[in-house]
Parts: sequence; structure tokens; C-alpha cells
Amino acid sequence: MAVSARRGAPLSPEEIHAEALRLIDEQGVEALSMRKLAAALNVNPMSLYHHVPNKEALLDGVRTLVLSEIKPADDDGSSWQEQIRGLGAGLRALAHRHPSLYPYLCAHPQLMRQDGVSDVLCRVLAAAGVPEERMAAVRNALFAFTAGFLLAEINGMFPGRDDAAFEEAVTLIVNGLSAYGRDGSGGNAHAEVSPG
Amino acid sequence: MAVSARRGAPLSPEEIHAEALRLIDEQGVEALSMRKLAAALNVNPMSLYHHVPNKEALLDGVRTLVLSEIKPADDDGSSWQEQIRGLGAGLRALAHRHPSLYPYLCAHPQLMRQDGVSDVLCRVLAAAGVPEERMAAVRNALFAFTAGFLLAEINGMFPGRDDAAFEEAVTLIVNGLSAYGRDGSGGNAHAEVSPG
DNA sequence: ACCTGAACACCGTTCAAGT
DNA sequence: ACCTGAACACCGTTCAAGT
Repeated sequence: MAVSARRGAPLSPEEIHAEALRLIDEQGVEALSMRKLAAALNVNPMSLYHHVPNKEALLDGVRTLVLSEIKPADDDGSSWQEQIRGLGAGLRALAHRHPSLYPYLCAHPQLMRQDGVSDVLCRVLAAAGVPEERMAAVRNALFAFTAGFLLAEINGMFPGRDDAAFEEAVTLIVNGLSAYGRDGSGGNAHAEVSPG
Repeated sequence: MAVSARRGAPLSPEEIHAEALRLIDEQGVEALSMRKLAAALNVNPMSLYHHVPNKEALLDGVRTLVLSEIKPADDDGSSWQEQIRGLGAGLRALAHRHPSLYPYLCAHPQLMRQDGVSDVLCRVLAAAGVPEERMAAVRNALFAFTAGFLLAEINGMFPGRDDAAFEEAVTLIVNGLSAYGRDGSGGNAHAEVSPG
């Protein structure tokens, strides 16, 4: 059986990811090392490598663990404006729950492309009047805008957690989306400008 | 004089920062180490510490070096929409010139608060009809949106350098700003919603 | 199957010593 | 004033060996 002398149960990836997230939330990503993580788990540093290929894969696991917290709400019948605000608030809550990990979430956007969130967002955007052929671009822009705003917020661009600043930002977005509903073109006088 | 046996001239912070930037652009931020940098400068690793306090300060210097590339254009009489597009394109060019450093620029937004850029942006926003008391919030939001979009782009959210996606994003912003010009309130039906 | 200790190739940084 | 070598306290990771 060869279970660790210092522990009752064998390690598992889940346990490792959870403890890594705890350490990151507590001390920051920079402070996480395989050796410290092993110490926190009361285990030899090298034991980790039987459950996780390397540190990069470990961080990948932590990122997916955090992203699993996202539970996009169902359509509750409210206006698309309200639903946009709700989605933004949800992502914002996640960012503030894990401020130290958040920049690393932004740095790996393939994980941010969770189908659940994307589907809900697209439904709301369709309700706002975004035409099908521009849906992907608008959805990506919105996602990037939101992630960027939260990154700036977490990095201290605003003094503390400034809810008014967040409201202003969401309003800017909602107003921008409204143009799609008015004429279906997004009012884009520059859509055919030759790109750079 | 005690100049390095292997070099003609003594080191300088400028030389160190420039070489560090070169290495970062070439091999990525993760690959930069004090020891490799010293080797690239043909110098003993410890010599660096006579010109730079530590690695964090070195990266700070590299960031300010890159930010000094920003030269916000003067008012050329074009519409505020065109000027917004110009500012965005300028920041985008910088991001693509230094894709590896760019995420680290975003992580230290105090450096992004260059007065020059901020002043120009505020002038353009005033032309768009943003009222004085909301200027700071809108300026910050715009900056964070742009930085976030470019971060997503650099991190591979879009397939390659997708100019159409960037145009769509800027259009969304421009449309959002247009609401301020229509009624001066930004059309913000939710400005007084109780935060959180 | 799971764990471990020793070892390797790296780090950033300090410090006393050189010229 | 500027540079240097040795040393310290860390890293991530490999590998052969243990049960």
C-alpha cells in the first residue's frame, strides 16, 4: 500500500488543487512552490509528481477548479440590460474571491471560454439585437472588456472596490450594445475600414 | 577605474534596461534572469546590483522604458470618434511590439497612468460629451477596456491578429460614448442603483 | 501503486574582498 | 567607484530505490 507515513489517506489531484488554491488565495501566486505545497499537505515534495505532471499543469488544474465556480443563471425574464449587469457582477464576484489568481486566469483565456458562460452571453446579446454574423466578435469583445476592467480593478487602478466605477463601465457597455438594437448595424460607420 | 576586464565601458541602468527589454522581446519575461542578463551584457551577474537594486526594480525600469514609447498625438482636428480610434490603435501597436512584456504592463497600472495619455484621452472624451464629474470614471473604464482587449488578443483569444475584431470592439466603445453626447447623462438609467 | 532521499541544474541576493 | 567569486537559501524536476 505504501501510503505516506505521515498521512492516513493517499494524495489525489483534487486534494492537491484545492490546497494549492488555498495557498494562492492566502499568500499569492508568486509564493506558491511545489515544495511549500507539499509541506502544507504534509507530504514529500516529490510525491506530488505522481498526481500532477508539473507546476504548469498544477496551475492549470487550479484555474479550472476556480472556473467551475461559475454558474451562469438561467433566463429569468428580465431585460437584456439587467442580464448583462448580472453576468458582469458574477464575474466580478469571482475575481474578488480570488484576487491573487485572477491575473493568471486572464493570462489563459482558453479556460475563460467556458461554453456555459458563452452560451448565456450569446443569448443575451441576441436579445440586445446583435446580428448573428457579428455575434462572435461582440461576445469576445465584451468578455475581454469585462476581464480587463476587473484586472485593472484588482491591480489597484481604482481606489479600493469602487462600485460606482463598475456601474459606469457597465453602463458604457450597455449603451454601446443598444446601438445594435436601434438599426441592427451597431451604428458602425467604420466596419469596412481597411484593417491596418 | 576597475572597469570590467571584458568590456570597454562601465555599465549603466539605461544599458541594462535596454538589454533586458531585448531579451524579454526575444525570449519572454519568464526566461529573463539576472544571470542570463549579465551574460548577455558580458558581465559578472553581481555587477548588475551596482546599478539596479533588484529584479523587481529592473522590471519596473523596463516597463517605464516601454511606456516612454507612447507619444500621444496632438489634436489634429478630426472627430472625437476618429481620435478614439487613433488612441486605441496606438496602444495596440505598442502591445504588439512587446507582446511578452505586455501582460506585465497590465499588472502594474500605476505606470499606465501616464499623464500625457490621460490628458489627451480626457480632451477627446470631453469632446464626446462626457460630463466633468464622470470624466475620471469613464476615462478609467475606457483604459481598462482597451488594455483588457489587447491582453486577450495577445493571449490568443482571437485567432491571430484579428483587425476586424478590434474594429468591432472600438465600435462598441464609440457607440457607448455616443450616449453621453445625446443627453449628457450617458443614458444611464442605473446610475443610482445601490451598489452591490 | 505509491512514496522517498539524494542529486542536478538552475534561481535571486549578500557579503567580503579585490583594483 | 566599480567589479568579482564564493556562498546562502531557495527553486522545479529526474531518477533510482524503497515498501
